Amino acid sequence: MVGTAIRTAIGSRRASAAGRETRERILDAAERLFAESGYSNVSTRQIADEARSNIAAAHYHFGSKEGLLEAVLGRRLDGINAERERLLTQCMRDAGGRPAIQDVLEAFIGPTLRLSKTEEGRRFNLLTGRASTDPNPEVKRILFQVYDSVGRCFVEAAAAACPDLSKAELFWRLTCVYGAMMYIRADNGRLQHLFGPGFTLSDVDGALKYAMPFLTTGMQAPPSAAAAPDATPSRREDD
Amino acid sequence: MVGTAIRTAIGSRRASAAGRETRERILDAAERLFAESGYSNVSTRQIADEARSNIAAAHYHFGSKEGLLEAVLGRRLDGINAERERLLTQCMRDAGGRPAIQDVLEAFIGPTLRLSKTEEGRRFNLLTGRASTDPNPEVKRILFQVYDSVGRCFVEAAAAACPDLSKAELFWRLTCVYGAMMYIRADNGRLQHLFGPGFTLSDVDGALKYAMPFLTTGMQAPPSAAAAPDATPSRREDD
DNA sequence: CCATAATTCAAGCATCTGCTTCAAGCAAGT
DNA sequence: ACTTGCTTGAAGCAGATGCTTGAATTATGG
Repeated sequence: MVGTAIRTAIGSRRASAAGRETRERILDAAERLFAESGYSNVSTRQIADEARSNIAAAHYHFGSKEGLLEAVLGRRLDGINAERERLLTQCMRDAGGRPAIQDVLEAFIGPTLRLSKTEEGRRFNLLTGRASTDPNPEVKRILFQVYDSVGRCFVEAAAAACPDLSKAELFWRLTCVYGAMMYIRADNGRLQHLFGPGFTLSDVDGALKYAMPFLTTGMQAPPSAAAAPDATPSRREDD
Repeated sequence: MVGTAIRTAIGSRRASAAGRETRERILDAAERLFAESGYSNVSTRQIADEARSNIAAAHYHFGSKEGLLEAVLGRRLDGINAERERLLTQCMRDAGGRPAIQDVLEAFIGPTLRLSKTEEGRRFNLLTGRASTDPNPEVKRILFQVYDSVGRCFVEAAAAACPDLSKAELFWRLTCVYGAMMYIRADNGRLQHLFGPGFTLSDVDGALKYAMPFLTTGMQAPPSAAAAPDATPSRREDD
Protein backbone atom coordinates (compact mmCIF):
# COMPACT_ATOMS: atom_id res chain seq x y z
CA MET A 1 0.00 0.00 0.00
CA VAL A 2 1.29 3.37 -0.96
CA GLY A 3 -1.43 5.49 0.53
CA THR A 4 -1.09 5.83 4.27
CA ALA A 5 2.56 6.72 4.69
CA ILE A 6 2.53 9.19 1.83
CA ARG A 7 -0.69 10.83 2.83
CA THR A 8 0.51 11.43 6.34
CA ALA A 9 3.76 12.79 4.96
CA ILE A 10 2.02 15.02 2.45
CA GLY A 11 -0.44 16.18 5.04
CA SER A 12 2.70 16.64 7.15
CA ARG A 13 1.18 15.05 10.19
CA ARG A 14 3.77 13.84 12.62
CA ALA A 15 6.59 14.92 10.32
CA SER A 16 10.05 14.75 11.79
CA ALA A 17 12.41 17.69 11.77
CA ALA A 18 14.80 15.86 9.44
CA GLY A 19 11.93 15.03 7.12
CA ARG A 20 10.81 18.62 6.95
CA GLU A 21 14.35 19.71 6.20
CA THR A 22 14.89 17.47 3.17
CA ARG A 23 11.37 18.32 2.07
CA GLU A 24 12.38 21.96 1.92
CA ARG A 25 15.66 21.14 0.20
CA ILE A 26 13.74 19.26 -2.49
CA LEU A 27 11.30 22.15 -2.91
CA ASP A 28 14.16 24.60 -3.24
CA ALA A 29 15.93 22.45 -5.80
CA ALA A 30 12.75 21.90 -7.80
CA GLU A 31 11.94 25.60 -7.76
CA ARG A 32 15.39 26.48 -8.99
CA LEU A 33 15.42 23.87 -11.75
CA PHE A 34 11.83 24.38 -12.89
CA ALA A 35 12.48 28.11 -13.16
CA GLU A 36 15.68 27.59 -15.07
CA SER A 37 14.66 24.87 -17.51
CA GLY A 38 10.89 24.50 -17.33
CA TYR A 39 8.82 21.72 -15.83
CA SER A 40 9.11 19.30 -18.75
CA ASN A 41 12.84 19.73 -19.19
CA VAL A 42 13.73 18.78 -15.64
CA SER A 43 13.85 15.19 -14.41
CA THR A 44 13.13 14.00 -10.90
CA ARG A 45 16.69 12.66 -10.85
CA GLN A 46 18.14 16.11 -11.48
CA ILE A 47 16.00 17.51 -8.70
CA ALA A 48 17.08 14.80 -6.29
CA ASP A 49 20.73 15.40 -7.14
CA GLU A 50 20.43 19.17 -6.77
CA ALA A 51 18.76 18.63 -3.40
CA ARG A 52 21.48 16.17 -2.35
CA SER A 53 18.71 13.64 -1.82
CA ASN A 54 17.06 10.67 -3.49
CA ILE A 55 14.38 10.20 -6.13
CA ALA A 56 12.35 8.02 -3.81
CA ALA A 57 12.42 10.69 -1.13
CA ALA A 58 10.89 13.18 -3.53
CA HIS A 59 8.15 10.73 -4.43
CA TYR A 60 7.64 9.90 -0.80
CA HIS A 61 7.06 13.54 0.12
CA PHE A 62 5.13 14.72 -2.91
CA GLY A 63 3.67 11.62 -4.54
CA SER A 64 4.60 12.57 -8.09
CA LYS A 65 6.42 15.13 -10.15
CA GLU A 66 3.11 16.90 -10.63
CA GLY A 67 2.56 17.00 -6.88
CA LEU A 68 5.99 18.45 -6.48
CA LEU A 69 5.20 21.32 -8.84
CA GLU A 70 1.96 21.89 -6.98
CA ALA A 71 3.87 22.15 -3.70
CA VAL A 72 6.51 24.44 -5.19
CA LEU A 73 3.85 26.84 -6.42
CA GLY A 74 1.67 26.60 -3.34
CA ARG A 75 4.50 27.31 -0.96
CA ARG A 76 4.80 30.88 -2.18
CA LEU A 77 1.56 31.59 -4.06
CA ASP A 78 -0.80 30.76 -1.21
CA GLY A 79 0.50 33.70 0.77
CA ILE A 80 0.85 36.06 -2.16
CA ASN A 81 -2.58 35.39 -3.59
CA ALA A 82 -4.17 35.83 -0.19
CA GLU A 83 -2.40 39.18 0.05
CA ARG A 84 -3.61 40.17 -3.40
CA GLU A 85 -7.17 39.25 -2.58
CA ARG A 86 -6.93 41.20 0.66
CA LEU A 87 -5.63 44.29 -1.15
CA LEU A 88 -8.23 44.00 -3.90
CA THR A 89 -11.21 43.72 -1.57
CA GLN A 90 -9.74 46.45 0.60
CA CYS A 91 -9.44 48.97 -2.23
CA MET A 92 -12.96 48.02 -3.33
CA ARG A 93 -14.26 48.68 0.18
CA ASP A 94 -12.28 51.87 0.74
CA ALA A 95 -13.57 53.37 -2.49
CA GLY A 96 -17.17 52.34 -1.93
CA GLY A 97 -17.21 49.93 -4.86
CA ARG A 98 -15.61 52.35 -7.34
CA PRO A 99 -11.84 51.90 -6.91
CA ALA A 100 -9.15 53.70 -8.91
CA ILE A 101 -7.71 51.48 -11.61
CA GLN A 102 -4.14 52.19 -10.50
CA ASP A 103 -4.98 50.82 -7.06
CA VAL A 104 -6.44 47.70 -8.62
CA LEU A 105 -3.39 47.14 -10.80
CA GLU A 106 -1.09 47.84 -7.90
CA ALA A 107 -2.95 45.35 -5.71
CA PHE A 108 -2.78 42.64 -8.35
CA ILE A 109 0.65 43.20 -9.86
CA GLY A 110 2.55 44.86 -7.03
CA PRO A 111 2.92 41.88 -4.69
CA THR A 112 4.38 39.60 -7.36
CA LEU A 113 6.49 42.31 -8.92
CA ARG A 114 8.13 43.13 -5.64
CA LEU A 115 9.07 39.48 -5.22
CA SER A 116 11.83 40.11 -7.74
CA LYS A 117 13.71 42.19 -5.19
CA THR A 118 15.25 39.02 -3.82
CA GLU A 119 17.08 36.48 -5.91
CA GLU A 120 14.83 33.61 -4.95
CA GLY A 121 11.75 35.74 -5.57
CA ARG A 122 13.08 36.63 -8.99
CA ARG A 123 13.54 32.95 -9.69
CA PHE A 124 10.01 32.21 -8.59
CA ASN A 125 8.60 34.88 -10.89
CA LEU A 126 10.56 33.37 -13.72
CA LEU A 127 9.00 30.03 -12.91
CA THR A 128 5.42 31.28 -12.83
CA GLY A 129 5.91 33.50 -15.86
CA ARG A 130 7.15 30.60 -17.90
CA ALA A 131 4.54 28.25 -16.52
CA SER A 132 1.78 30.63 -17.59
CA THR A 133 2.26 29.65 -21.23
CA ASP A 134 3.23 26.04 -20.60
CA PRO A 135 1.12 23.75 -22.77
CA ASN A 136 1.57 20.76 -20.49
CA PRO A 137 -1.91 19.83 -19.21
CA GLU A 138 -0.59 19.07 -15.72
CA VAL A 139 0.93 22.54 -15.49
CA LYS A 140 -2.19 24.20 -16.87
CA ARG A 141 -4.44 22.42 -14.43
CA ILE A 142 -2.38 23.45 -11.44
CA LEU A 143 -2.15 27.08 -12.55
CA PHE A 144 -5.88 27.34 -13.21
CA GLN A 145 -6.56 25.99 -9.77
CA VAL A 146 -4.06 28.24 -8.02
CA TYR A 147 -5.03 31.47 -9.79
CA ASP A 148 -8.76 31.01 -10.16
CA SER A 149 -9.89 32.78 -7.02
CA VAL A 150 -7.58 35.81 -7.14
CA GLY A 151 -8.18 36.10 -10.88
CA ARG A 152 -11.89 36.44 -10.28
CA CYS A 153 -11.29 39.15 -7.68
CA PHE A 154 -9.05 41.03 -10.06
CA VAL A 155 -11.49 41.00 -12.96
CA GLU A 156 -14.29 42.08 -10.67
CA ALA A 157 -12.28 44.95 -9.24
CA ALA A 158 -11.08 46.06 -12.67
CA ALA A 159 -14.64 46.03 -13.95
CA ALA A 160 -15.69 48.18 -11.02
CA ALA A 161 -12.85 50.60 -11.68
CA CYS A 162 -13.72 50.93 -15.37
CA PRO A 163 -17.53 50.96 -15.49
CA ASP A 164 -17.60 52.66 -18.90
CA LEU A 165 -15.88 49.78 -20.68
CA SER A 166 -17.85 47.07 -22.41
CA LYS A 167 -17.13 43.56 -21.26
CA ALA A 168 -15.31 42.86 -24.53
CA GLU A 169 -13.14 45.93 -24.18
CA LEU A 170 -12.34 45.10 -20.58
CA PHE A 171 -11.42 41.59 -21.66
CA TRP A 172 -8.93 42.83 -24.22
CA ARG A 173 -7.41 45.48 -21.98
CA LEU A 174 -6.93 43.04 -19.12
CA THR A 175 -5.39 40.62 -21.58
CA CYS A 176 -2.77 43.26 -22.38
CA VAL A 177 -2.16 43.93 -18.70
CA TYR A 178 -1.91 40.24 -17.90
CA GLY A 179 0.36 39.64 -20.87
CA ALA A 180 2.73 42.46 -19.98
CA MET A 181 2.95 41.27 -16.38
CA MET A 182 3.63 37.69 -17.40
CA TYR A 183 6.17 38.68 -20.00
CA ILE A 184 8.07 40.76 -17.47
CA ARG A 185 8.13 37.76 -15.19
CA ALA A 186 9.04 35.22 -17.83
CA ASP A 187 11.92 37.45 -18.83
CA ASN A 188 12.90 35.78 -22.07
CA GLY A 189 15.72 38.21 -22.75
CA ARG A 190 14.73 39.28 -26.24
CA LEU A 191 14.39 43.01 -25.61
CA GLN A 192 17.32 43.06 -23.22
CA HIS A 193 19.34 41.63 -26.07
CA LEU A 194 18.16 44.39 -28.39
CA PHE A 195 18.65 47.18 -25.87
CA GLY A 196 22.04 46.06 -24.67
CA PRO A 197 23.51 45.67 -21.20
CA GLY A 198 22.02 47.62 -18.31
CA PHE A 199 18.41 46.84 -19.15
CA THR A 200 16.85 44.06 -17.16
CA LEU A 201 13.31 43.01 -16.37
CA SER A 202 14.23 42.14 -12.81
CA ASP A 203 14.67 45.86 -12.13
CA VAL A 204 11.63 46.25 -9.89
CA ASP A 205 11.96 50.03 -9.64
CA GLY A 206 11.98 50.36 -13.41
CA ALA A 207 8.88 48.23 -13.69
CA LEU A 208 7.03 50.24 -11.05
CA LYS A 209 8.10 53.56 -12.54
CA TYR A 210 7.61 52.81 -16.21
CA ALA A 211 5.52 49.70 -16.83
CA MET A 212 2.81 50.36 -14.25
CA PRO A 213 2.03 53.89 -15.57
CA PHE A 214 1.92 52.51 -19.12
CA LEU A 215 -0.70 49.98 -18.09
CA THR A 216 -2.67 52.45 -15.99
CA THR A 217 -2.80 54.94 -18.86
CA GLY A 218 -3.96 52.23 -21.24
CA MET A 219 -6.73 51.16 -18.88
CA GLN A 220 -7.86 54.78 -18.48
CA ALA A 221 -8.09 55.44 -22.22
CA PRO A 222 -11.59 56.33 -23.41
CA PRO A 223 -13.59 53.39 -24.77
CA SER A 224 -12.57 52.40 -28.26
CA ALA A 225 -16.15 52.43 -29.49
CA ALA A 226 -16.08 56.21 -29.20
CA ALA A 227 -12.64 56.58 -30.75
CA ALA A 228 -12.94 54.03 -33.54
CA PRO A 229 -14.77 55.51 -36.51
CA ASP A 230 -16.14 52.16 -37.70
CA ALA A 231 -17.82 51.34 -34.40
CA THR A 232 -21.56 51.54 -34.05
CA PRO A 233 -22.12 52.83 -30.49
CA SER A 234 -25.71 51.64 -30.34
CA ARG A 235 -24.78 48.02 -30.84
CA ARG A 236 -22.57 46.45 -28.19
CA GLU A 237 -21.04 43.12 -29.15
CA ASP A 238 -21.06 41.62 -25.69
CA ASP A 239 -23.31 40.65 -22.80
CA MET B 1 28.94 9.36 -44.05
CA VAL B 2 25.92 11.32 -43.05
CA GLY B 3 26.78 14.62 -44.58
CA THR B 4 26.32 14.66 -48.32
CA ALA B 5 22.87 13.12 -48.75
CA ILE B 6 21.34 15.11 -45.91
CA ARG B 7 22.89 18.38 -46.92
CA THR B 8 21.57 18.12 -50.43
CA ALA B 9 18.16 17.21 -49.07
CA ILE B 10 18.17 20.03 -46.55
CA GLY B 11 19.40 22.46 -49.14
CA SER B 12 16.59 20.91 -51.22
CA ARG B 13 18.72 20.54 -54.28
CA ARG B 14 17.40 18.00 -56.70
CA ALA B 15 14.46 17.15 -54.45
CA SER B 16 11.88 14.90 -55.99
CA ALA B 17 8.20 15.73 -56.04
CA ALA B 18 7.39 12.85 -53.70
CA GLY B 19 10.17 14.00 -51.36
CA ARG B 20 8.85 17.53 -51.26
CA GLU B 21 5.37 16.26 -50.49
CA THR B 22 6.30 14.20 -47.41
CA ARG B 23 8.59 17.04 -46.34
CA GLU B 24 5.57 19.31 -46.22
CA ARG B 25 3.48 16.70 -44.46
CA ILE B 26 6.14 16.41 -41.78
CA LEU B 27 6.32 20.18 -41.40
CA ASP B 28 2.54 20.38 -41.07
CA ALA B 29 2.46 17.64 -38.48
CA ALA B 30 5.32 19.17 -36.49
CA GLU B 31 3.70 22.60 -36.58
CA ARG B 32 0.43 21.21 -35.34
CA LEU B 33 1.99 19.15 -32.55
CA PHE B 34 4.54 21.76 -31.45
CA ALA B 35 1.74 24.32 -31.22
CA GLU B 36 -0.47 21.99 -29.28
CA SER B 37 1.98 20.49 -26.81
CA GLY B 38 5.20 22.49 -27.00
CA TYR B 39 8.54 21.52 -28.49
CA SER B 40 9.78 19.47 -25.54
CA ASN B 41 6.56 17.55 -25.09
CA VAL B 42 6.45 16.19 -28.62
CA SER B 43 8.54 13.27 -29.81
CA THR B 44 9.83 12.72 -33.30
CA ARG B 45 7.83 9.49 -33.32
CA GLN B 46 4.57 11.35 -32.71
CA ILE B 47 5.42 13.72 -35.52
CA ALA B 48 6.22 10.89 -37.90
CA ASP B 49 2.97 9.13 -37.04
CA GLU B 50 0.90 12.29 -37.44
CA ALA B 51 2.54 12.84 -40.82
CA ARG B 52 1.91 9.24 -41.82
CA SER B 53 5.63 8.93 -42.37
CA ASN B 54 8.75 7.60 -40.68
CA ILE B 55 11.18 8.88 -38.08
CA ALA B 56 14.08 8.32 -40.43
CA ALA B 57 12.39 10.42 -43.10
CA ALA B 58 12.10 13.33 -40.68
CA HIS B 59 15.76 13.06 -39.78
CA TYR B 60 16.67 12.69 -43.41
CA HIS B 61 14.93 15.92 -44.35
CA PHE B 62 15.74 18.05 -41.33
CA GLY B 63 18.77 16.49 -39.72
CA SER B 64 17.45 16.71 -36.16
CA LYS B 65 14.45 17.67 -34.11
CA GLU B 66 16.01 21.10 -33.67
CA GLY B 67 16.39 21.46 -37.43
CA LEU B 68 12.77 20.52 -37.81
CA LEU B 69 11.66 23.31 -35.50
CA GLU B 70 13.88 25.72 -37.37
CA ALA B 71 12.22 24.69 -40.64
CA VAL B 72 8.73 24.93 -39.17
CA LEU B 73 9.38 28.47 -37.99
CA GLY B 74 11.28 29.55 -41.07
CA ARG B 75 8.59 28.37 -43.45
CA ARG B 76 6.19 31.04 -42.26
CA LEU B 77 8.32 33.60 -40.42
CA ASP B 78 10.72 34.34 -43.25
CA GLY B 79 7.93 35.86 -45.28
CA ILE B 80 6.19 37.56 -42.38
CA ASN B 81 9.31 39.12 -40.95
CA ALA B 82 10.33 40.39 -44.36
CA GLU B 83 6.90 41.97 -44.65
CA ARG B 84 7.24 43.53 -41.22
CA GLU B 85 10.64 44.97 -42.05
CA ARG B 86 9.28 46.34 -45.30
CA LEU B 87 6.36 48.01 -43.53
CA LEU B 88 8.59 49.41 -40.79
CA THR B 89 11.14 50.96 -43.13
CA GLN B 90 8.31 52.20 -45.32
CA CYS B 91 6.54 54.06 -42.53
CA MET B 92 9.89 55.47 -41.44
CA ARG B 93 10.55 56.73 -44.94
CA ASP B 94 7.03 58.06 -45.55
CA ALA B 95 7.13 60.05 -42.34
CA GLY B 96 10.62 61.43 -42.89
CA GLY B 97 12.10 59.58 -39.93
CA ARG B 98 9.35 60.58 -37.49
CA PRO B 99 6.64 57.91 -37.89
CA ALA B 100 3.42 57.75 -35.90
CA ILE B 101 3.58 55.13 -33.16
CA GLN B 102 0.33 53.52 -34.27
CA ASP B 103 1.84 52.89 -37.70
CA VAL B 104 4.90 51.32 -36.10
CA LEU B 105 2.80 49.06 -33.91
CA GLU B 106 0.56 48.18 -36.81
CA ALA B 107 3.56 47.28 -38.97
CA PHE B 108 5.06 45.06 -36.29
CA ILE B 109 2.00 43.45 -34.77
CA GLY B 110 -0.51 43.57 -37.61
CA PRO B 111 1.01 40.94 -39.92
CA THR B 112 1.23 38.31 -37.20
CA LEU B 113 -2.11 39.20 -35.67
CA ARG B 114 -3.90 38.80 -38.96
CA LEU B 115 -2.42 35.33 -39.32
CA SER B 116 -5.01 34.18 -36.80
CA LYS B 117 -7.76 34.65 -39.35
CA THR B 118 -7.05 31.16 -40.66
CA GLU B 119 -6.99 28.07 -38.52
CA GLU B 120 -3.45 27.13 -39.46
CA GLY B 121 -2.29 30.70 -38.89
CA ARG B 122 -3.89 30.68 -35.47
CA ARG B 123 -2.01 27.48 -34.71
CA PHE B 124 1.24 29.02 -35.83
CA ASN B 125 0.71 32.03 -33.59
CA LEU B 126 0.08 29.68 -30.73
CA LEU B 127 3.35 27.96 -31.50
CA THR B 128 5.43 31.14 -31.61
CA GLY B 129 3.66 32.64 -28.61
CA ARG B 130 4.45 29.62 -26.51
CA ALA B 131 7.95 29.32 -27.89
CA SER B 132 8.69 32.90 -26.85
CA THR B 133 8.89 31.88 -23.20
CA ASP B 134 10.31 28.41 -23.78
CA PRO B 135 13.38 27.91 -21.60
CA ASN B 136 14.83 25.22 -23.85
CA PRO B 137 18.16 26.57 -25.13
CA GLU B 138 17.59 25.13 -28.60
CA VAL B 139 14.28 26.97 -28.87
CA LYS B 140 15.75 30.19 -27.52
CA ARG B 141 18.63 30.11 -29.94
CA ILE B 142 16.38 29.65 -32.95
CA LEU B 143 13.99 32.40 -31.88
CA PHE B 144 16.78 34.88 -31.23
CA GLN B 145 18.17 34.17 -34.66
CA VAL B 146 14.82 34.42 -36.42
CA TYR B 147 13.63 37.60 -34.71
CA ASP B 148 16.87 39.52 -34.34
CA SER B 149 16.70 41.56 -37.51
CA VAL B 150 13.04 42.56 -37.43
CA GLY B 151 13.32 43.21 -33.69
CA ARG B 152 16.06 45.72 -34.31
CA CYS B 153 13.97 47.48 -36.96
CA PHE B 154 11.02 47.62 -34.59
CA VAL B 155 12.97 49.13 -31.69
CA GLU B 156 14.55 51.66 -34.02
CA ALA B 157 11.21 52.70 -35.48
CA ALA B 158 9.56 52.89 -32.05
CA ALA B 159 12.40 55.05 -30.78
CA ALA B 160 11.95 57.37 -33.76
CA ALA B 161 8.21 57.56 -33.10
CA CYS B 162 8.69 58.41 -29.42
CA PRO B 163 11.69 60.74 -29.31
CA ASP B 164 10.70 62.17 -25.93
CA LEU B 165 11.07 58.87 -24.11
CA SER B 166 14.29 57.95 -22.36
CA LYS B 167 15.83 54.70 -23.46
CA ALA B 168 14.80 53.09 -20.17
CA GLU B 169 11.22 54.21 -20.56
CA LEU B 170 11.11 53.00 -24.15
CA PHE B 171 12.50 49.68 -23.01
CA TRP B 172 9.75 49.17 -20.47
CA ARG B 173 6.94 50.32 -22.72
CA LEU B 174 8.06 48.07 -25.54
CA THR B 175 8.30 45.25 -23.05
CA CYS B 176 4.62 45.76 -22.26
CA VAL B 177 3.74 45.87 -25.96
CA TYR B 178 5.77 42.77 -26.70
CA GLY B 179 4.32 40.97 -23.72
CA ALA B 180 0.74 41.76 -24.64
CA MET B 181 1.30 40.63 -28.20
CA MET B 182 2.93 37.38 -27.13
CA TYR B 183 0.30 36.65 -24.54
CA ILE B 184 -2.46 37.12 -27.09
CA ARG B 185 -0.68 34.67 -29.34
CA ALA B 186 0.13 32.14 -26.64
CA ASP B 187 -3.51 32.17 -25.67
CA ASN B 188 -3.29 30.29 -22.38
CA GLY B 189 -7.01 30.52 -21.76
CA ARG B 190 -6.89 32.03 -18.28
CA LEU B 191 -8.87 35.19 -18.96
CA GLN B 192 -11.22 33.41 -21.33
CA HIS B 193 -11.97 31.08 -18.46
CA LEU B 194 -12.72 34.03 -16.17
CA PHE B 195 -14.80 35.92 -18.73
CA GLY B 196 -16.82 32.94 -19.89
CA PRO B 197 -17.73 31.68 -23.35
CA GLY B 198 -17.70 34.08 -26.27
CA PHE B 199 -14.37 35.67 -25.45
CA THR B 200 -11.43 34.39 -27.39
CA LEU B 201 -7.98 35.70 -28.19
CA SER B 202 -8.17 34.41 -31.75
CA ASP B 203 -10.79 37.06 -32.48
CA VAL B 204 -8.60 39.20 -34.73
CA ASP B 205 -11.14 41.99 -35.04
CA GLY B 206 -11.38 42.30 -31.26
CA ALA B 207 -7.62 42.51 -30.98
CA LEU B 208 -7.36 45.19 -33.66
CA LYS B 209 -10.24 47.17 -32.22
CA TYR B 210 -9.41 46.94 -28.53
CA ALA B 211 -5.87 45.76 -27.88
CA MET B 212 -4.10 47.89 -30.48
CA PRO B 213 -5.64 51.18 -29.21
CA PHE B 214 -4.73 50.20 -25.65
CA LEU B 215 -1.10 49.78 -26.65
CA THR B 216 -1.03 52.91 -28.78
CA THR B 217 -2.45 54.99 -25.95
CA GLY B 218 0.11 53.58 -23.55
CA MET B 219 2.97 54.39 -25.89
CA GLN B 220 1.68 57.94 -26.35
CA ALA B 221 1.43 58.66 -22.63
CA PRO B 222 3.66 61.50 -21.47
CA PRO B 223 7.03 60.40 -20.08
CA SER B 224 6.77 59.03 -16.57
CA ALA B 225 9.55 61.26 -15.29
CA ALA B 226 7.20 64.21 -15.69
CA ALA B 227 4.19 62.42 -14.23
CA ALA B 228 5.86 60.63 -11.34
CA PRO B 229 6.32 62.96 -8.37
CA ASP B 230 9.39 61.14 -7.05
CA ALA B 231 11.35 61.40 -10.30
CA THR B 232 14.24 63.81 -10.62
CA PRO B 233 14.07 65.10 -14.20
CA SER B 234 17.68 66.30 -14.22
CA ARG B 235 19.08 62.82 -13.66
CA ARG B 236 18.33 60.24 -16.31
CA GLU B 237 19.11 56.64 -15.37
CA ASP B 238 20.02 55.44 -18.83
CA ASP B 239 22.41 55.89 -21.76
C1' DC C 1 15.66 1.58 25.95
C1' DC C 2 12.86 0.08 22.68
C1' DA C 3 8.94 -0.50 19.70
C1' DT C 4 6.75 1.95 16.21
C1' DA C 5 6.42 4.91 12.70
C1' DA C 6 8.76 8.18 9.51
C1' DT C 7 12.28 8.59 6.31
C1' DT C 8 16.01 7.43 3.05
C1' DC C 9 18.51 4.43 0.04
C1' DA C 10 20.23 1.45 -4.02
C1' DA C 11 18.44 -1.02 -7.46
C1' DG C 12 15.24 -2.02 -10.88
C1' DC C 13 10.96 -1.82 -14.14
C1' DA C 14 8.67 -0.56 -18.16
C1' DT C 15 8.56 2.79 -21.33
C1' DC C 16 10.08 6.50 -23.97
C1' DT C 17 13.69 9.56 -26.08
C1' DG C 18 16.53 11.30 -30.31
C1' DC C 19 19.04 9.34 -33.61
C1' DT C 20 21.37 5.71 -36.65
C1' DT C 21 21.85 1.73 -39.65
C1' DC C 22 21.26 -0.64 -43.59
C1' DA C 23 18.47 -2.58 -46.89
C1' DA C 24 14.70 -1.79 -49.91
C1' DG C 25 11.95 1.37 -52.92
C1' DC C 26 11.54 4.88 -56.17
C1' DA C 27 12.20 8.45 -59.98
C1' DA C 28 14.54 10.02 -63.07
C1' DG C 29 18.59 10.67 -66.94
C1' DT C 30 21.08 8.22 -70.31
C1' DA D 1 16.87 -1.24 -69.70
C1' DC D 2 19.66 0.21 -66.30
C1' DT D 3 22.51 2.77 -63.51
C1' DT D 4 22.50 6.50 -60.20
C1' DG D 5 21.17 8.97 -56.44
C1' DC D 6 17.19 10.55 -53.75
C1' DT D 7 13.84 8.79 -50.47
C1' DT D 8 11.56 5.68 -47.21
C1' DG D 9 11.03 1.60 -44.06
C1' DA D 10 11.81 -1.71 -40.07
C1' DA D 11 14.70 -2.54 -36.55
C1' DG D 12 17.73 -1.27 -33.11
C1' DC D 13 21.03 1.48 -29.88
C1' DA D 14 22.28 3.86 -25.80
C1' DG D 15 20.59 6.61 -22.63
C1' DA D 16 16.85 8.98 -20.09
C1' DT D 17 12.25 9.14 -17.93
C1' DG D 18 8.68 8.69 -13.94
C1' DC D 19 7.84 5.75 -10.53
C1' DT D 20 8.16 1.47 -7.43
C1' DT D 21 10.18 -1.97 -4.40
C1' DG D 22 11.87 -3.78 -0.25
C1' DA D 23 15.31 -3.38 2.83
C1' DA D 24 18.02 -0.26 5.80
C1' DT D 25 18.24 3.76 8.60
C1' DT D 26 16.78 7.28 11.61
C1' DA D 27 13.81 9.80 14.82
C1' DT D 28 10.39 9.89 18.50
C1' DG D 29 6.90 8.83 21.99
C1' DG D 30 6.04 5.66 25.81
